[in-house]
Formats: sequence, C-alpha cells, structure tokens
Amino acid sequence: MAIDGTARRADARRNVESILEAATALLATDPAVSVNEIARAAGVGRVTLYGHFPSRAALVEAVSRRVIASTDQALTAVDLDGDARDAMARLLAATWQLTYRFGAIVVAASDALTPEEMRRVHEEPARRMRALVARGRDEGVFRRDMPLSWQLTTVQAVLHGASAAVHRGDVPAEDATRLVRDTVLAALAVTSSG
Amino acid sequence: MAIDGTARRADARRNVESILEAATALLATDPAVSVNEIARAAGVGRVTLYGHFPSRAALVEAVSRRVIASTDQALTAVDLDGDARDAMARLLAATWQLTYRFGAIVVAASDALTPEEMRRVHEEPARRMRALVARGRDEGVFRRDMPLSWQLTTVQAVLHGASAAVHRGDVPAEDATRLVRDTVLAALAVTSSG
DNA sequence: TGCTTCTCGAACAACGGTGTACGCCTTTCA
DNA sequence: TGAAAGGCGTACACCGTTGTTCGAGAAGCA
Repeated sequence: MAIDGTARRADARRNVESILEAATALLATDPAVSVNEIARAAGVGRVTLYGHFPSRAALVEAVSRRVIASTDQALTAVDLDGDARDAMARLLAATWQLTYRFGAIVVAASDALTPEEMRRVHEEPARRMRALVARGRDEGVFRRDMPLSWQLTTVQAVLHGASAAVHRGDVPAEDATRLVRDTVLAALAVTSSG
Repeated sequence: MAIDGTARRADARRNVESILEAATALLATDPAVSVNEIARAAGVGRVTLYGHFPSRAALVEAVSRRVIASTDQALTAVDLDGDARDAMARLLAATWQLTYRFGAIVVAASDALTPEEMRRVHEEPARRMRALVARGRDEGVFRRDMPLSWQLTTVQAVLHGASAAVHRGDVPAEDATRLVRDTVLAALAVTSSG
C-alpha cells in the first residue's frame, strides 16, 4: 500500500504510472472523459484503477498535482531578471508550452477539485506572472491605465486562445510562441498615444 | 400544433416563450444545465417542455437560432465605415455585449448541434470581423506581421476572457467595454518598433 | 516453490439524466 | 357553456457513469 510504509509491488507501480499518463493525455483534450476510457487507455481494468485511486476526483487531483509540479519546475527555471519585456518573453515561452500541453486539465480540475484547492493550484504560477507585470508597470514599460488583474486575464486569454487555435489546426505549433509573445507584449506595452 | 398551420393556443405560445427565455438565461452560464432546471425556471412542467420541443437538442438549437438572429441584427447595425480603428471599437462594443450575454450558449450548442450547423452559425459574424481586420491591414493601421487568422483568434480570446472575468467578478461590467477595446486595439496596432 | 500482492471481469447498487405513457385537471376560445 | 387544446404530476424504461463486492487467477518476490 502507498498509505503506510509498505513497498508496492512493481506491477502496481507500473500501473499507477500508466494510469496517470493516460489520464493526463486524455484530460488534456477532454475534461469530461470517463474513468472507463482512462482505464482502457492505460491498459488496465477499471476496478484496478479504483484500487489505486479511491475516486475519479482523486485521480484528477493526482494528475493536477503532477502537472502543477512539472509546471512549477519549468517556470521557476525561467530567469525573470533584466528588462521586463525580455523576461516576459521568456516566461511566456515557458508558460505557452505548459498551456498547450496541459491546458484542458485545468478545466477538468475545476469540476473535480474544491475551489480552495483550485485557488492554491493557481496561486504560485499566477504570483510569478503578477510580480513580473507589476515590475514592468513600475518601470514604465507596461501600461498602467488598466488594472493589473485585467492584464493577467488578457495574458491567460491569449495563451488559451493560442492553445485552442493550434489544437484546431488554425496556427502551426512552431509559430505559436512568437505570436503569443508579440501579441501579449503589444497589449501590455505603453503606447505613444497613451 | 406548430408543424401544421393550426394556430396554437395563447398559453402554449406564452409557455414556449418562457421556455426559450429561461433556456437562454441558464445556458448562458451553464451549458450543461438539465431540462428539468430549464422547465422549473420557466415555471413549466418538464413534460410540457417536451410537448413543445421533442428533445433537449432541439431546444438548444432553437435557443441558438434565436441568439444568432438577434446577434446578426445587432452586428449588421454597426457602422463599419471610416477609420478602421474607430470601426473596430464600435464592432467590439457590440460584439462584447453579445459575448457577455450569450457566450456559453455556443458551448452548449457545440454539444447539441452538428459541426456543419456550428460552422454556419459562426460564419457571418466572423466574416464581418475578418473583413474589418483585413481592411485595417490594407490601410496600414493594423499590423501585418501576424496571420489574419491569428488576429481573429486574439480578438475572440480577449472577448471570452473578458466575459469570464466579469462573470467571475474580477472586472466590473462597466469597465469591460473600454478594456476590451484598448487591449484589442493595442494588440492589432502597428508598432513604432516594428 | 510457495506466499503475498495485485489484476481482472462480472455483477450489482445508486444516481442523474433523457424521453415516453397515462390520467386528471385547467385554460382557451368559439 | 361546452368541446378541444393544453398543462401537470406521476410513473416508468433506458442509458451512462461512479463506486463497490466477490472470487478466480496471474504476477511478483523471497
């Protein structure tokens, strides 16, 4: 069992891994996917899945935690020093990858997790982005005639729109990083007329 | 009956109207709302609802057609002549109202309508926005270093992000029009550095 | 090899949703 | 005022999903 200290058998560990991977892949495109489909995709019986995760919500939560962990790791590796616009370009490039790969999981999580868990999950990545935008505003390179919270909403919206567009096939994946960067920086930049 | 020429009774017409209004209001915030809740909100029995609409999908389709009709009416009333930026500001103001009120209905419709119906529903509004962005590009007021389709994606993304933010309570409704307009125009405008 | 752990399918209960049938009652309208 | 149209609640069948139980059997591990 995982709860006490006893070591799990090797096939159990393998299956847990398969389930998490399959769930991550399926939830990323369909937040309402059923436990049955996840188990089938993992090459595992549904009952086996319930042997490892007590409920669908618990599985979604585990997937979320996993994605958050790798997200945090990728985002904390980003250098946020120097010119705020350059830092934003770097942070956007990293965030874009994560949004593209894991975006829809957030939707699944919002149905399965408590509001407080959701808030905690979003807090750390949002904090970094917020701090960067705030610094850009203080330094006069980002506009101050809009609420900071609106600017964060805009960044999120562009990222999600880009993810949908690439999944839909409207935009080539290799162009997305540049387009997201240029669009967000244009939206945030102080204007000559402002 | 509505199918043949026979006139429906007055209370029947009233109930159909109530059902459509309630469904529009509920679907606008929860695309997965049940027939039961719609009937209750309309002050009508569930069976009565099924007497007027043969299935949930038929109801969603009727609501969609209705919303589309009023959408078309509102959008064709917008003056798209003159400076492309001013025209965009006007078109955004009108589109914002519709996105805010009816946005989630599109989600409900995408589950209940065929893909071809969905395409046809989006076509006309998208065509107008596309034509305006194209004119702005030709006239040199909107940037040309991004695909037009990406710019349309951006506009949609900002509109939907704003809608979500207002419904969430992050942004006051009365500020949304200005924020959407300023943000989209900044994202589309040619840059001094470009 | 043999004990333990785990898998797996089948079956079951519970829930919530859609859609239908029936019978009684109210409203409309001529 | 009375026949027709419509509303309404109840009940039912059906479906997909979640979550559980059981027992047989396979896989891991010492």
